[in-house]
Amino acid sequence: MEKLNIDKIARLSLVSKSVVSRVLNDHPNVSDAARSRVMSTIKKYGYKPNSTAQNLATNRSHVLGVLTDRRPNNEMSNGYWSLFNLGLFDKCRKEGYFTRFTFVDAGNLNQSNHTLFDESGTDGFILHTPEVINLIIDDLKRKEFPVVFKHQNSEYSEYSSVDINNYLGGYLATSHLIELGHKKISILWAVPEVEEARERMRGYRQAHSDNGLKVDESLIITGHYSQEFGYEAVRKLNKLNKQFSALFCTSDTIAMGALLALNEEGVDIPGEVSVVGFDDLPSSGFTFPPLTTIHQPIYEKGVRAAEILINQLEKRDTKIVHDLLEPHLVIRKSTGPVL
Amino acid sequence: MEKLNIDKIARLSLVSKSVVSRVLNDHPNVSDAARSRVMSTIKKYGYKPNSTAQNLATNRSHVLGVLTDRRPNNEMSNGYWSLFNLGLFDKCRKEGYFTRFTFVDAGNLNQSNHTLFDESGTDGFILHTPEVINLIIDDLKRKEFPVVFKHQNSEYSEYSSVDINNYLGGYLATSHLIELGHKKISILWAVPEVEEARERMRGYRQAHSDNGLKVDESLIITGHYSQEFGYEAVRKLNKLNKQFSALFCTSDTIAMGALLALNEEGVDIPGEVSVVGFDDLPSSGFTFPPLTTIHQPIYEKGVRAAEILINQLEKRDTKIVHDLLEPHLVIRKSTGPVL
DNA sequence: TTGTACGCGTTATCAA
DNA sequence: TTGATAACGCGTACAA
Repeated sequence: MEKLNIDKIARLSLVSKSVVSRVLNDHPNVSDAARSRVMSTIKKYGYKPNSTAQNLATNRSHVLGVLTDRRPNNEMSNGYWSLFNLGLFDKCRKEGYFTRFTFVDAGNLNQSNHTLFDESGTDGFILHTPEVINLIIDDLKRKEFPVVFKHQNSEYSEYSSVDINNYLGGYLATSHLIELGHKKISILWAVPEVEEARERMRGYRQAHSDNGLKVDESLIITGHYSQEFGYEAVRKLNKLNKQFSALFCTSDTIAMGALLALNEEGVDIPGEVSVVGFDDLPSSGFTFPPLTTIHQPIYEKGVRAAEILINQLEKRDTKIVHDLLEPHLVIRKSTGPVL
Repeated sequence: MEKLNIDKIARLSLVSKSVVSRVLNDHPNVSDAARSRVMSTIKKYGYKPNSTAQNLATNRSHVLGVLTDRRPNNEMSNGYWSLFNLGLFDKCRKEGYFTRFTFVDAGNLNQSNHTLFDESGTDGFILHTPEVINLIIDDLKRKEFPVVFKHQNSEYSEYSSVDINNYLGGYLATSHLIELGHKKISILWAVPEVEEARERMRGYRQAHSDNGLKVDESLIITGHYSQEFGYEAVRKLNKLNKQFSALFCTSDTIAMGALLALNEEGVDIPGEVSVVGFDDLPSSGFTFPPLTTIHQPIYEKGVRAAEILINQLEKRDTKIVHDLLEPHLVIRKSTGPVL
């Protein structure tokens, strides 16, 4: 099995390699005769151009880099990350791009910035998590690398970004509970350093004030996005003998932990306590009871992030955008009226 | 910001580019003086070699291809896929490799084989799912591409593979239930076409016969790996008025669906029915009740798959292996003695 | 120990 | 419409 290359194909087709290259790249100015000869030998020998050589010659790799921090396994396997990446992959596949992941140890930041991204093997970057941005953004800027943020981040409005309307999500979740008659609504939220979290909180507060309700600050519990936090938070609330008839968990994982703590204590859901989550992970329809939650289009976020970056790379649309996709409420069985 | 390349660095260091190349690749036969001059200009200008050019020159890409079929989003985001990939990524990162995903539409197989993998951009392949193997294996074989299977597959014993001991997993799960006194154990399993599933079933049967029990064939329900199946299967069993005191679900997702159906009907778990799952997904500690299940080292499977392939590529260890990692039982709260 | 020259497989320029 | 020929940036015999 001899190696095929453009020269061999050219010789076998009785043309020069320039012609083969033109045929390969759909260039005009190729005679029909030549084209069909080339096409048939390509087909006959199953020739495919060497993509590495193409990349070198064109200075384009058709690879999108994804830069994300390496969270613990359980945080990266709750479905959110997968869904986003599936959106990325699908869009990339359609457009002829590949995806390359680079992880940053957020705890261990002594990696040289230079080693974080491979300029020659990547056409642009999707910055997955707010934590990594400060690390890397100067380098990327200096090298004029196309970049899309996966989170809203008003500090860097000069870069395109995709997110959902987190404020609206928080507002919808809280309003739903208020409409059901709840007045004592505890919020279990996480990582207030991040704009996403603050926006959800803002929605929570706004829904209260729009309905003439005052937020009970002692019902605000801060933690991180995990089942453990939800579980512990509920136990803490109960230990402190806090009165609440509803729980707004700012992620479905938090809600799962809360649900377990409630169920274990024999609390009737939603009879005694209503619970609303955030994300609408694929498994959230199968918690007990099935979780009322804010659906966010995670997959679509991935698609859109890839789309924006590719549009930029292909010079189809190079203007900066700050997309905020719409979340919506999904009512299942974990919320009900105050009795 | 002018473009840096090996020639410029050479000129600035007052050596030829051969010397720079040798320094870059840790070759011997470079004088200390030259080496330090080169190193300092590299550092000074922040030079990094162009990886595309390196790939072209060495005919190595340091990219592992992962070929997997494109299942529905919810199936690919239950945590299993993420965990496996995290193992892959971590190992690859350590060894200086990247990962490239290629998806196959298992339903829509008219893609030309030739388009499925990019030989020039990939050093070897991990075949993720049994469904894609037949499609592609001839091509890979003909081109002598290094390949590792992510499933045990005795039809292709000429290729290395990684899996868990699925037989043992089925055996452990069933034995646990039998030890608790259960005699009517329903099994909810999926995709019997795949060796993995048949092995788990074999363990289920063997545990019965080792304990002098006969399998009630009417308690064997066949479906697919999903919460929906688990949910429907339980309802079906109840509608048919089947007697069973325990459920062996061959995946945690199936178990979650089963749990919901049981909970909704007010069945006490494990008082009336015990449930054991398979996989030990990160969320399985937070179902209600927390799920007793067979833990399989998914992340480690990813690590090992990458390791085997990289060992082959680096010629460190080229012999064919068929690894079967050990699963083990994790007892939580969804199983208990027969009352 | 160093440097020259060529090869890797493409694309792109420019003359024919 | 075609075909030399020169990049692209690096690795590596081979000669010095």
